[in-house]
Amino acid sequence: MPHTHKDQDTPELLLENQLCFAVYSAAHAFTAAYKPLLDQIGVTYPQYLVLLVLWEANGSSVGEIGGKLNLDSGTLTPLLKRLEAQGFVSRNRDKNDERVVRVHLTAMGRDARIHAVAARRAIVCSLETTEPEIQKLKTLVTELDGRLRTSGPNR
Amino acid sequence: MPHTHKDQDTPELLLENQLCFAVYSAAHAFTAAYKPLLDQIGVTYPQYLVLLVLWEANGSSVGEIGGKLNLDSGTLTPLLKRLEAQGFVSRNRDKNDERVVRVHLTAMGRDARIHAVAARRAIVCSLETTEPEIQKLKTLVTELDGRLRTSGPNR
DNA sequence: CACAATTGAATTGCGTACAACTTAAAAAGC
DNA sequence: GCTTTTTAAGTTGTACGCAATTCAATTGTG
Repeated sequence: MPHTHKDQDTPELLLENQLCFAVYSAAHAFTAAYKPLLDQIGVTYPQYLVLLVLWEANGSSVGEIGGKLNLDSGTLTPLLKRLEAQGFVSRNRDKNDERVVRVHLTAMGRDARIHAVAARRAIVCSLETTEPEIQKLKTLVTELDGRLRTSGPNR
Repeated sequence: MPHTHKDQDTPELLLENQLCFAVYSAAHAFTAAYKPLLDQIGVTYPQYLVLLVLWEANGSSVGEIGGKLNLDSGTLTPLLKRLEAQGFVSRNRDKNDERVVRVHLTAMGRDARIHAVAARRAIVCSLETTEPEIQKLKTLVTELDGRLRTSGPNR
């Protein structure tokens, strides 16, 4: 009897079979898990990602930050203005090239790193897995990310 | 010599070691990969997720959709209004409980399923992996999602 | 039955994301 | 050297995503 109640000729589109949804949901879960921890520092999750970049490469340009996080200026400019307004960073035009804006950590931005380390440890702990397991999964997801970005009609 | 150039006492916070960023980035990559395909149907990626739910459970309430997608009414109400304005669904109060709004697919919403199957196949194909591999990774990510959601200070 | 507590959507406000466009500065071409 | 092209940020408009609040309908309790 075809056309019964829930006739699934294609299990391909069942929500629970979708890797894309699993990733979408996990991304939100990470944001939510980090939220109470980042609230204490006073930054949002995307702002925390920007700080991760700056702790590694202080003085990066808006474009460099965007290149690492895959975000464009339309997202970063207002976000950086908020980080600046809250005292975490300073934004200044590069003397040698007035087109680029360099973002530097303030003392406050530098200090926030300590709390970030603690936050990250708390999350890892709550995952109840080993660091190697986390890195293994990270590698798989990064590989997926790469394939998605290098395949489309463009590029 | 401590404090050299890029002194990393804690590789814990290196961007490329962050599972959370890998997931964050992959989620955006999925959205971008689906975009040109969904553009042809005329829906956004989150709207597509709602359609996935409805193709499986037509007539779901706003709350039921949100329960499956982990989205609240603040996100869904305007999204559903747009889906309705574009002719994919209808929204009506439940006769037995005037608080709940039931969402039903229109003929157009039902028909869009065909194109969605094609879109999903195109994405899977671009990943150059087998369906079992995709499902394996999906399982790992879903497990991660679960741990993140059941650990926090709440719950 | 009356009334308090709960529930389901909707609304408001803020912060991403991204497409499309603008503007200013630098690089390239002639 | 002057114009054309390219590049880097910023701006504008639309669509999420979520916290917090509101409002109406239903449920629970005395």
